[in-house]
Amino acid sequence: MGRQGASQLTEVELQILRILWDLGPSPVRDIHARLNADKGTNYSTTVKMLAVMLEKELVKRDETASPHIWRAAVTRDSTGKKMVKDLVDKVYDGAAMSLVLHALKSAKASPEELDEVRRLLDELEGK
Amino acid sequence: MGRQGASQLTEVELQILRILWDLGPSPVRDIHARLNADKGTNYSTTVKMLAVMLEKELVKRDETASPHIWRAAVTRDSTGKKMVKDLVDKVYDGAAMSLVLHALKSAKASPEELDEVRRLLDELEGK
DNA sequence: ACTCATTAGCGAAAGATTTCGCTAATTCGG
DNA sequence: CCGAATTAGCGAAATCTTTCGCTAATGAGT
Repeated sequence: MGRQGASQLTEVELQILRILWDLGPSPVRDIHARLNADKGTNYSTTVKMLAVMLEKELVKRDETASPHIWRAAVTRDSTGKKMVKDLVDKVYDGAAMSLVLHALKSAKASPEELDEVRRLLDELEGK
Repeated sequence: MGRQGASQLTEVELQILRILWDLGPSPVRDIHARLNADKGTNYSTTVKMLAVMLEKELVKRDETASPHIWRAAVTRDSTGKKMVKDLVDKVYDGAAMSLVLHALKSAKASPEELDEVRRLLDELEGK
């Protein structure tokens, strides 16, 4: 028995992507240093997760370099966009506004950022 | 080997919560009808998932009624809020604004909703 | 009370994710 | 070039999630 497909990013996959978005292209050693700091896992685990993610094309590897250099194959932005869409669909039944309100309320936004939202709002209202 | 704690809502858990948020308090039969329509799983599966979720206190059960009546123990709003916070933390490193912008852009918002966002914005800017 | 249908639940199996032990290959310092 | 350290990787195990078979309990109709 068990499960079938569906699949999003898993917990560790997202953690690793975050590290790569943050560090930029890096060797396993550096990625592992961060992951290990976060959760105390083994070096082999990091290597394995990267292999899994390579298979899923979430990361790319430059094997001409030594040690190999790894980089994210998806951007933070596109990933975020996808996850937002998913969240909106799954929790708010497509009503993105509730999410926006939640997010705004919990945000510590600078005036500049708020202005940016306001500008987008103007644009959406066609002013 | 394997995994350790952490845990968010899982896929099916969220599906079931959605159903309960939508239907309101319901017997397994009704919950199952929906879940089965979504993914064609067995009645036993629905019962089991509810049991698991009861254990995690995601749902409540009224066993005085017959058949038992199940209801969500967490609200759509609080769940959404938590997930938004999580998403913001995990993908945007706490910068909620990027998420807000993504969400606004992908939303088909009515003028009323946009106004609501605008009002909240005013409030946040202390006007 | 008896039969049948519905409801409740356990426990094990299947699938998915995460972990690591162990080995091989590569690189580095001498 | 040789031994030690670092890097790469496979394959199996641990854990978590989802699924269901099978049995027991409950309730409805006769």
